[in-house]
Amino acid sequence: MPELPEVETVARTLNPVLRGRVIAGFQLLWHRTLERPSLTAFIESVLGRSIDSVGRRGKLIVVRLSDGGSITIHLRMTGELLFRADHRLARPIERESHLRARFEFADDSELVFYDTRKFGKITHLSAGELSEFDASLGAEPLAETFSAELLRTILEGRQRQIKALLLDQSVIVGLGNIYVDEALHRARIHPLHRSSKIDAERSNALHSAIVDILSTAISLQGTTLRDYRTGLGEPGENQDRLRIYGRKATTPCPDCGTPLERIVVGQRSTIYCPSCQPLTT
DNA sequence: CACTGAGCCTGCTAGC
DNA sequence: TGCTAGCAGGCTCAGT
Repeated sequence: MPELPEVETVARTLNPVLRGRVIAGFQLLWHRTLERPSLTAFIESVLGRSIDSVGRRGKLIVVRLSDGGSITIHLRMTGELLFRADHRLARPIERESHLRARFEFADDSELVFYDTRKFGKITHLSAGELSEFDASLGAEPLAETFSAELLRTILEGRQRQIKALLLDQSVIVGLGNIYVDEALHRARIHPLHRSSKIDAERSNALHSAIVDILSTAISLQGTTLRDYRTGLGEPGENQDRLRIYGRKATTPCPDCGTPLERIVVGQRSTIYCPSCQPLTT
């Protein structure tokens, strides 16, 4: 499940290889993968444009085009963006049924989009639409401006379950189920804790945990549990660093040995240690 | 505002 | 062994 570190890695690996390339063709193999505009309008908007840069905002990959417009790609659950230097070379047959879209460049290289579950979305946005979308998103946790004070202010202003709050992309971007569970465990905060009732010490610990965990994951090119690959097809190496995500209930906490518990928070499966992360502090 | 549930999807797996 | 129900989860929308 690509979250901030995975999306960041895809953007970083694609940026140097896509920059300057001219889009010569687009193929859509699953109609719902293109969210907007219509296929004909999309093709008209991107054909002949060259790529200025590949970046990231939240969990969204933003491909900036020479005319000011942008292509955005959301990988959702199983999306994979892969650069291939030569489209004439055969693609792996076993993957073809999951190919949802394809960009072809003027020099015969290509960018393919695989997405088993079909949740991924591609859009074209004008400069205005992009800034509108940008404004609807929350704070970037690895930006200079994301201070411990800012996080404390965010938590104080809401009365929500902390896990649901951290998953809300309009508040803080980039965190998904994996890194939220990891960060809450590191900071020793119960996932159901009311955000406004988290004290300054826990809040500061949460800030450090989020920044550290995301930074480490990026340095290891992301967490590959199953589908995720970088823009060049390499798996990440952060999966070995996960402390509790993916473990079953009753397995011992890696810190204290207490059996872990599983609950559902914000409709997401949640693993935590009832001893390290007590509900009342 | 906070929260819940359905829907979008396919592949894996636990359990019969 | 073979089948099926249930689960996985990012995000949106409708409803309480």
